[in-house]
This record gives sequence, structure tokens and C-alpha cells, in this order.
Amino acid sequence: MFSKTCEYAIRAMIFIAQKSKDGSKVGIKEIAKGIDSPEHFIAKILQELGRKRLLQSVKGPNGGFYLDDESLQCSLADIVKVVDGDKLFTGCGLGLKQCSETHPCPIHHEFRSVRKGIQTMLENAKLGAFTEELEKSLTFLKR
Amino acid sequence: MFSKTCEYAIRAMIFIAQKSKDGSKVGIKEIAKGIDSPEHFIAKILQELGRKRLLQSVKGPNGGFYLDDESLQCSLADIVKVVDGDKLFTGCGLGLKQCSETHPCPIHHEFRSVRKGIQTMLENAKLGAFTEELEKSLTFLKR
DNA sequence: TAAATAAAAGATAAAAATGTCTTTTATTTG
DNA sequence: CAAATAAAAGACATTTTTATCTTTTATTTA
Ligand code: FES
Ligand code: FES
Repeated sequence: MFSKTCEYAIRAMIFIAQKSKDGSKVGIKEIAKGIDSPEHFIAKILQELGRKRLLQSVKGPNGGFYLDDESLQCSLADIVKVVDGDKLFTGCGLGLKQCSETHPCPIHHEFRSVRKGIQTMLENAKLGAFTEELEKSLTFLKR
Repeated sequence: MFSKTCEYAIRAMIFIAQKSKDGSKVGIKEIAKGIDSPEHFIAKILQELGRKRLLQSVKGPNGGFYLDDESLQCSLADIVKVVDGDKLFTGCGLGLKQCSETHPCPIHHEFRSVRKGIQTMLENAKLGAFTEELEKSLTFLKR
């Protein structure tokens, strides 16, 4: 469904969202541990998300990553688009050069509908909305 | 969603299904052309599907690939399982080691539902069912 | 201002996916 | 049986993804 990179990205962003709720910042080491990912690899991913303004960071002592109020409103769909592109949302399920109503593959209609379901799910999932269940350990970001 | 390998596999199997309807066999060159895929690459994939009995073939002059009546009842889900494994049907959307009710990731419930939708779509899509629309050029397997 | 800190950036490296080419084996046909 | 045919198998190459390690830049604090 998602690339490994994208899975890490989503987990990291949800992790940072949780830590950001009280205004604190979180370092890359803690993030990597918190989501069980390679430290330098997730660092690269977060740099990219930072360049695209989905995430904030500050260097130096007491620095780290955080999400401002706007970023907390980001949806998982926003993250997926930045990391994996929009193939998942607009591409043909059978790999035709483009998904098209006038030149459809054999599963076009059914696929379009499940693809829409995925998109809706991801667009409705805002980063700020996961904190509570994580705090209560009802959901998890690793293992 | 699917690997490139799996996209080719599904397109090839639908192509062969169409040619098999009247009992004829089809060679690897024609398949590769018909679905716009690298010839030797799709050959490998079909060998694997043959070993798993999802597809029949005969060597030598007038040989080629075909689907018997049982194989025509195969679903796209069967192909996906052979080629990509069952990660798509049972794996965690965020890449946790396993998807679990008791140790769920933050999107577990929503993801499980769209995942189920995908599975249902693929299980209901039988290879024998695509022929008619292909014949009428209402659907396409390349470009 | 100097030292410490932490992210950003750059350079490699390893692994997996994708693609190509050659040789072998099985089958048919003359 | 010999030649032709076509899939099966094996070897190799390229590209992309995933992961690791080092250097640089920005910021804070003493
Ligand atoms: S053309 Fe294949 S999904 Fe639309
Ligand atoms: S635990 Fe992530 S989808 Fe079930």
C-alpha cells in the first residue's frame, strides 16, 4: 500500500504530533526509538517533510522537531502525497500509463471506488486526532 | 498498491484468459506485446504462476500458455497472493510487525475496512469474467 | 566568544525490485 | 530420428528503495 519510507513518515508525524500537543519539541533519536525506525533514515524523510512545510524544526540545544497548529491539521493524505506521490490516489491499479474513463483497464470501475475509499480515509485522518488514544495506550506506533 | 510484477501478472492472466476462451494457446511474445511488458520478465512471472497451478502451458511447436476451466475461475486475489504475498490482505497499513486487534496502530480500524474492500473486490474478480468487455474494446490491457 | 548541541546535507553502501540475455529442456512435425 | 519450436531455467545487469556513516550549518548556553 505505502512505501516503507511512507510508513515511517506517517508513524513519525503521528509521534511528533503527540509530543507537540503540549508545545514541546522532540529530537531525532527519540523519534527513531519511538517508532522503531533507522535514525538517519527517518531524519532524511523528516527533512523532506520540513522542506514541504508539513513539519517544523529548530537546530541547536533544546532544538528538535515539532508541529505548529497548522501542521497538526495536516492529514495523512498530505504526507502520502509528499512521500509517495499521488499514484495511490490517481494511478491505474493495473499499471496502465494513466487511469482514464475513456481508456479504462478491466478493473477500473471497482478499483476507482476502493481507491476513493482509501483517499477519503486518509484525508479524514488529521495528525492532531491521534493523541488521545496513544496516551491511553489504546494504539501503538511500533512493534 | 501492487508491485510492478503483480500488475504485469494480472494483465497477462486476463490476456491469456481471453485467448483461452476458445481453447487456443498463446505464446510469450504475443502476451508481452498484448500487455506491453518486457518479454523475459513476464515469462519469469508466468513460470511462477505455472508452478503454483494457476496457469497451464505446453512447450514446443504450437505450444504456449492457456487457462483450463478451473484456472478461469481463479480470482485476482489468488494471483496477488502468489505474486505479492498476503501483506495487502493481512498486513498493518503503517508497517507494524503484525496487524492486531489487541496491539493496533492508530489507523487500524479504518484501514482494516478499506483493506477488506480491496480483498472483496479482488476475490470477486474472476479471470473468466473480463473477456466480453475486452472483445468489445470497452476495456484495455495496455497504454 | 567558545563550546556544546542538534538538525541539515552529503556520500556511500546494502538490499530488493525490475529488466535483459543465454542456455537448457520438452514437444511437435517432417 | 533430426530439425524446429517454444517454454523453463539460469546468469547477469540496471534501477530503485532502504539503510548507514560522515561532514556541515545553525542555534543555544555558559
Ligand atoms: S484505468 Fe486502471 S484503474 Fe482506471
Ligand atoms: S495494526 Fe495497523 S492496520 Fe491493524
